[in-house]
Amino acid sequence: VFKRKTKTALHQESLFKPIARDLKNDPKRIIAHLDMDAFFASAEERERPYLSGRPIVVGSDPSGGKGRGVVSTANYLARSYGIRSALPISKAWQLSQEAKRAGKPEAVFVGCNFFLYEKISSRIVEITQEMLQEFKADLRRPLIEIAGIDEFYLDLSFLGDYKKAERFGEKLQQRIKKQEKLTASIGLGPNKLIAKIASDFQKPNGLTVISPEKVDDFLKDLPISKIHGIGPKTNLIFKTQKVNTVGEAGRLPMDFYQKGFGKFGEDLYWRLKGIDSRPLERPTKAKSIGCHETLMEDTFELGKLLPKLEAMAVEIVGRMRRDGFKVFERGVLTVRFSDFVTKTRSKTFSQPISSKLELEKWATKILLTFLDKRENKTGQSIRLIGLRIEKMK
DNA sequence: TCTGGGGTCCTAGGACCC
DNA sequence: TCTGGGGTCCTAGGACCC
Repeated sequence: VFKRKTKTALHQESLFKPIARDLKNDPKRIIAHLDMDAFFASAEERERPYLSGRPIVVGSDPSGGKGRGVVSTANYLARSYGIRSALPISKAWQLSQEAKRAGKPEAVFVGCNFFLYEKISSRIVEITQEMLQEFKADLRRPLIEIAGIDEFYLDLSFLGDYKKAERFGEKLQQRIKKQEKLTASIGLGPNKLIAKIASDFQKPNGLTVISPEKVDDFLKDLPISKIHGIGPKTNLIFKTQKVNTVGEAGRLPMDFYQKGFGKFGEDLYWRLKGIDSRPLERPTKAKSIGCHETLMEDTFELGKLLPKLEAMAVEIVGRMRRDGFKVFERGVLTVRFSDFVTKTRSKTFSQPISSKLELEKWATKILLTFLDKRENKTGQSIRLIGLRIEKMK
């Protein structure tokens, strides 16, 4: 099997390099995916025992039902009210009020405390490292990938078989429960893709093992949106082909994927067959640092916008330095108008910038062009402003 | 129901160089 | 005067993930 023939590839060596990686899964590989259950909400519940047994919603300030944010995480009790991640916080508030009227306990709304979550997250990594050591893993190669604040991939291939890997997973769950008073779900499979879907399969506190011979059956009836990388837009493209499940997607030829999805297409074709050879990744340095904020109310007023920009510039340059960077070479300003149209303006500077003041000055200049009547034709007020830096050194 | 905040990666057109 | 093509960088926007 050769890489797709494109004009540009014709003279490149890569054309003649077979990519065996996608033909089948490595039979010796055993990958685990560990995913903390309702992480933020569980963490808050643990920290405040008086919350225990109550529906908890972590996210933006609901402001008595007028808040403009969304739910970050809801615990399982809150989920039984229909409250879940990404739901507008105002809607979550309504659902909680309805539950109250039905005689159920009102939900408790809590803001995010990333400092706490980071701390717990690194302790989970420590616990996992200790277990790997006890099981005599060769730690010279990376066996843990931190895929997010509450999820990790483990390479358990060294254990040799799924039975042992399953026992490792159970023991890890028990330790996390004992030491951190939190539950995690684990999925085991021949690659990252299957492990991740498996960890989600029996939440919370589940352990799902999908050995290579079970992969096809496991995937067959799953909705394709369960595949990492298939979001709402991609899902829609499949819908137009009357494809809903992973099994049905197998009908579509490679050609469909290559034409429709560009670089991602070929990977996707194989992933829908359960084949995935992505290695575990080591942590990398940040490629951008930024913040943005949805304002309490939409506004045109410079008096409200400029202080936000300054605060963001301070925050960003501070974080840049803490991360060990001295300068940056690119800035990006984002403005979202009240009609939700979002515009960005970016610039690669001819000289690297190190100061908060210069960043702020550039951002202000750009913001003014957005507020300029000629630019802002529809006269929309501003809902969100954001600032970020890239190409840090 | 009225849509957060932190990111990463990809695409596509245009400028510019050889 | 018309016409190449590869490569890289820049910018704006968008999909997706947690």
